[in-house]
Amino acid sequence: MKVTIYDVAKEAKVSIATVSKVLNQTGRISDKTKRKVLKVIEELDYRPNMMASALMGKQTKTIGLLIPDLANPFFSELARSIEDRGQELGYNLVMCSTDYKMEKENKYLTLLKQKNVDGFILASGFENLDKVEELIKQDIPVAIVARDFPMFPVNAVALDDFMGGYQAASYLINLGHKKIGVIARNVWSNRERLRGFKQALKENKLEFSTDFEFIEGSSVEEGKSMAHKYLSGSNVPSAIFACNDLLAAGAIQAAKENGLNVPEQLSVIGFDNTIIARIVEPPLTTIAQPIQNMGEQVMDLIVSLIEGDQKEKIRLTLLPTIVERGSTFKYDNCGVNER
Amino acid sequence: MKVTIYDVAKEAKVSIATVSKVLNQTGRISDKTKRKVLKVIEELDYRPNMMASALMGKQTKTIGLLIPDLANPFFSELARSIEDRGQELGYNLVMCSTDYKMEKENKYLTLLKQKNVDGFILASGFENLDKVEELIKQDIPVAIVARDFPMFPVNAVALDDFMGGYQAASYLINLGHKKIGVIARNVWSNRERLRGFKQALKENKLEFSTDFEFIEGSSVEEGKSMAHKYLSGSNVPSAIFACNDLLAAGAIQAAKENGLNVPEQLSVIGFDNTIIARIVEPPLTTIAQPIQNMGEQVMDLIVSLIEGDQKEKIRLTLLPTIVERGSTFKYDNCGVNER
DNA sequence: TTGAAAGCGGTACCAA
DNA sequence: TTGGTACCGCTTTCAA
Repeated sequence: MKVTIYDVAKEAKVSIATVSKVLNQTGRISDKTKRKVLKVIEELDYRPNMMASALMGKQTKTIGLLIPDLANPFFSELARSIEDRGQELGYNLVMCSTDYKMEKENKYLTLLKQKNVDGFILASGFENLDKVEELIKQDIPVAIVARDFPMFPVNAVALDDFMGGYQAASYLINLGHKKIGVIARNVWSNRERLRGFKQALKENKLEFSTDFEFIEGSSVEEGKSMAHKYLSGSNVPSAIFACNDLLAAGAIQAAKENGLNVPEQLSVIGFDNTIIARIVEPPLTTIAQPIQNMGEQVMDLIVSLIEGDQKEKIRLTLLPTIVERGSTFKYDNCGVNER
Repeated sequence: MKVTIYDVAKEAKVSIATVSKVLNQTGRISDKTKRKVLKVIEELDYRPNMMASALMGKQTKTIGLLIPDLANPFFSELARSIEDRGQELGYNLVMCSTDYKMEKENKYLTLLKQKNVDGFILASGFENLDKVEELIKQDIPVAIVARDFPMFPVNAVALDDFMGGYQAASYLINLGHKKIGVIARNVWSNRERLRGFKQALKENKLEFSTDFEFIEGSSVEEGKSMAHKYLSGSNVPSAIFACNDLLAAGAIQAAKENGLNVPEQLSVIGFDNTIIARIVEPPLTTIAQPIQNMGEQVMDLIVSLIEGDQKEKIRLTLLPTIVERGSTFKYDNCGVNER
């Protein structure tokens, strides 16, 4: 049988109240009994049952992490960084992939509430404002990561996606590109990146591709087929901005299938700077999200919400940085880029 | 305040015992009261507190997943497949990256025991026999995945790593390769793959590279530097077998840095068949683990352990399959592969 | 400084 | 068919 606080109390010849006090360092206990109790705890290898103390209103030291897809490198790297910080602070994570589906989000949310998680970290893709509002009303700590809700008072660690899109466009424009295709899906972060992208275009009096349309998923395959669309269009771009590294990898594959050299004949720029960016050939120039930092910050944020009495909402917006690798190239229309 | 079983009982004018019974479908309740209670539950949006019922010996519907590194594509894909099956069966996962460190494994193990998880799934890399034994003794359900303990009676879903190594070697030998370098780290699965590899070599009267040594990590960088070692050695191999896709990606990069064409001048074969294999250039020929199936099976296994009365240990060994892509090539020493 | 006892939110046995 | 109640393992007053 598992050893309980009663076993310890009996063995140490004190009451369970006393044991509880030395455990939680509350109340005043004489050094002598304290030592005695500690010794028995050691001997019996006693571990307090967290369910029981949670029932009495203590924390479960468990946080729910809702993420679109754990198998996506960006999210798995983010999850890992959140987990690392959590482990430093003594928290475990229940991870749930939502596949961007509202039903799954809702299901996990109610389920984890029943399990008394101390709070939720919601990663990008969460479009479920109502539920977030509900959580806040119910006084359950929530923090958003890699996603912003500008019009909504909620704690968040966000990336400046607008800036990221702007940087990508500016970089390509500086290289001389004038026709740039964009691959994006219809989620908030991508829309922001697109907005930033268009802003840079506008400032340079360039036109946005008429071939553009949102894609459905964010897999390599989707990226490839959208890139094919651009490359077979009437107005072939000299560069492509893909809203994540996976899509960029697809774009590179499409270029190859079309017999185009990357970067000489087609520049490709990605977003996220996951492991994918270092592995594709040529290595991907990409807009880097500070994944480690985001994970750390959001964990710190949620913990301060859980443990502290902090009342004002905090919104942290981190800036992307461009990482230059081999998938982008200077464009000029006199020879080098000839097809 | 959260609504409890008492609120429901009061509102429905019955006892909490009755409410509990309709909730758990135990005992016999008249249709009339059942409907009444159900209605109140609905109205109040009552959700039973799982901590409380866990205290009474019910399950927490939560399983601990210990995995070396969630940011590694193989493990994140595996975790995702486990999670998917878990969600179908009504279980959540607490995921913990152990970095192959025993201290972390132990820490997570005791922590999650305190949190009353219903069982543990331990993924590859877990070298901690004692602790596993302890879990079994304590009658805590455990299942191993992607890792075998041949000499140890424990429920497991394993891959036949020996066979995988054997397949890799056979495939390359069939292509005509005689000098093959191996990149592996000193963990069980890799040792098994190596053993299978050597077996095939032996059957073909070929010699194992004298340059071989285990590497420390399993990152792209490690793969690259080990490959460099081979390529700058006195007895340069015509093919490399890397014990995972990440290492294989590194080997491909090393080849390029040495001005070698993959696959014409150097064949590379990987292991796992993660997303990495589809993204590198050339796409990677690799020994595929049936990741989806492994995840599903191990979740089914642990759940049958938790819910069933199954007493005999089960060991499921799945077979790897080779996936041919573009990173391997026929070897003959008359021209094509000239350097 | 210590301990008795009242919960926390359920489950399940036993009576009614 | 229902309800009273002991109990799960711990926290937290309140008295002693």
